Amino acid sequence: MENVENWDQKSLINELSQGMELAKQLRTHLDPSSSHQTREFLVEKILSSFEKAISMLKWRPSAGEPTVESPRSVSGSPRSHDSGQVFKDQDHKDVSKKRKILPRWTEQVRVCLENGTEGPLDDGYSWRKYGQKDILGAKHPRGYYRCTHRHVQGCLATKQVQRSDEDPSIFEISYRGKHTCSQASHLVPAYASPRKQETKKNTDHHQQQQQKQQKSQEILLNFQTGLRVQSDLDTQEHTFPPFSFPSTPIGCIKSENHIFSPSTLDTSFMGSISPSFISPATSESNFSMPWCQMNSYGGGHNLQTSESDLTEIISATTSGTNSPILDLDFALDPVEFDPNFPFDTPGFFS
DNA sequence: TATATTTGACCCAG
DNA sequence: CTGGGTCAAATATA
Repeated sequence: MENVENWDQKSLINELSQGMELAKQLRTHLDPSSSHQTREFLVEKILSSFEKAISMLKWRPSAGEPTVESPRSVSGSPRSHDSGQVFKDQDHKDVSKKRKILPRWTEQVRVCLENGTEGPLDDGYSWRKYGQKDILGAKHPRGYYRCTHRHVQGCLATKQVQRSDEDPSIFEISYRGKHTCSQASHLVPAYASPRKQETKKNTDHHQQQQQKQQKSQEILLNFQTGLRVQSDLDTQEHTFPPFSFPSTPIGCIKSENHIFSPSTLDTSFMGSISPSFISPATSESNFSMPWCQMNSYGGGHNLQTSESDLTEIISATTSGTNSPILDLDFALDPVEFDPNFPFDTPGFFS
């Protein structure tokens, strides 16, 4: 156990000093002669480093007993019409874990659309909106979507879509859960978004109405050509020009659900970061997560949410001893694994 | 008519 | 108690 801590600490220090190094590099790039892309990239890396370091710190306390805290007896929901059945099939058995343990991996995708075409992209699945909430501190409400086939096929996949405070053209989409439904449309991810987010507030939403009709196909077409994976981000440090994406018509998408630092990632690892929200059962994971570099949006408020979520997830994954079925999926997912994480820890995979 | 969205209320974790 | 997530009745849309 102490080995683990040592190891952990080492990589933590390593990560922090890496961040410092990157910051130094950034300083040298501050003069206007160097491209701003370089700077942005460095910022990205710095953020990743610190993010990762923070996550490491978060893991530590959870090393011993990551998940079982307040059992919070699930004995009968106070709600008359028990709507908690969704979770109940997860915490089957007497293992009265927190309900929150429900495998919830969150993927943060940022979508920015350069033209006014509003609309978070869809990943080829059919989503159904089941709620919308005003989030404290956020200007725009957050939309809650679940898989259309939830009741039919028990697909627990959900996603949250929130528009960025500053840039209305940026949507942050958090995916959670995996699709267990057999919807085959994800071969050709349809980027459509028949959502009118803040329509109701302004009564004049005539154009949005028609927008939501036509944009689907256009966006679909555009995106199909503009897709690109964020592979081997780390090796791109000196090769920015090829890094830029060839004609991404709609704008850009950025996936940054991963805490691990690009600087320590080997390309093979990154290569495996295919979108994990695609059902592993239908392993046609040729949907490449589009990605693009944009103004350093990685930091800020959303940093905490993603990191806390990931901590949760990681702990859930780590405690995979008696993991339910869905946890198995996650174990297969490389997304939330960190190359620096002590896999050799006895009992990590047990 | 069937399906999807809206929206206020409810539940739960922190 | 508060804020975030979910439910479900009402409403809108195809």
